[in-house]
Amino acid sequence: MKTHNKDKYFSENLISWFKKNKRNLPWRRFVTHKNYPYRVLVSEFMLQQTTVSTVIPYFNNFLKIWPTIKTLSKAKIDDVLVQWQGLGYYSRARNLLKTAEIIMLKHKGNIPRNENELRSLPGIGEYASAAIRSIAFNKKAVAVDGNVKRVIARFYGLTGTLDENKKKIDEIANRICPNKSNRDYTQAIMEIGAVICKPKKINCNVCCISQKCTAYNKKLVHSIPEPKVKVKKRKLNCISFISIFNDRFVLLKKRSSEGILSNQWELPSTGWKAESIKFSRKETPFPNAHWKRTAINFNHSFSHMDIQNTVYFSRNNNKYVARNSFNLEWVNVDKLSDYAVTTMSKKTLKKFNLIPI
DNA sequence: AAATCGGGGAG
DNA sequence: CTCCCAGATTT
Repeated sequence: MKTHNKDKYFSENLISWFKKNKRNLPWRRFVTHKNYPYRVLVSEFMLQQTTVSTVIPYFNNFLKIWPTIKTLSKAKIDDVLVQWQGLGYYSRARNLLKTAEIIMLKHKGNIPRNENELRSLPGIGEYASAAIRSIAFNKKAVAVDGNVKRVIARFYGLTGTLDENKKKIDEIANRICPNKSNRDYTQAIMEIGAVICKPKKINCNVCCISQKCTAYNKKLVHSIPEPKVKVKKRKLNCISFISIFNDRFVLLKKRSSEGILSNQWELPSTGWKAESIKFSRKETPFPNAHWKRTAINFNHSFSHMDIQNTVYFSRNNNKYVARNSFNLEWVNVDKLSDYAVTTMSKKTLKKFNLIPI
């Protein structure tokens, strides 16, 4: 494959920019330590569809509890979910634990450097495999994330959405990937997307490759890429039930092991329904208790649905759970941090002043 | 190819 | 409010 002059300008300027600035770049600063491959592995799971600033506290906390692949491999999934709560995309937590177990069992605790072995691990796809190979092991591997797609689309002037240009972007990304300094190059192209060539507030004035950037020269930086076609969100309704015993215990229910937010704890509820829901005491955990509608009524938004959550409250005199006691548990409010609680229920409990944060 | 899977921060 | 983030997996 013929190397274009523009390609060489792109990779060489990026690497040089990265070397000069890497100490001040956010990702580099938080992940660079000893035990590097493990840290890269964990960070690549956490960073999927999640910004660096969101990840950093979770990452630091996670590494404090499970500093090595070996310690993580012996963890319980419920404990991992507790640490992951609030971060979203919880299958990542399940897959990270499974991956750690497999690496201990089949790879003697060494994180694989081989593409096929990495790809076979749960939760590691095309991007993460390449990111780990290049960043952790300095191998030539082409990691194409959202940043890379945007930077390439602009620099090469690819009009349209990133999805429409997927094939073209992959071709270019492979063509321009340098044969050396791959660890620096992979971080450079992602970092420039994260701090310079951002979706908005683009800093072309300090960009090291703007001179040959097609979007910049054609004044298209704000129209490339075109926004992706958005999916219509489902609107769902939910009534949640706060039951308090002895001013100390709140009734929680563990969600099923299947589907969204699986195995997490939440306030008992009617479930999420498309139709509007009328309060019925028969649906509550205590049909004979005195239920009162609270002022708590808020929207909780997911990427593909909106939940309108209304909250009812009752105080209970005993711990007897009359209905559907399967997976129900009275939890001391001081012990809530031991449970992986859904963000919607945490928001509810916070609005009810049961938990500080 | 399209849907699922979360939540937060920026603007 | 809208958009999008160091994506992977299932349908």
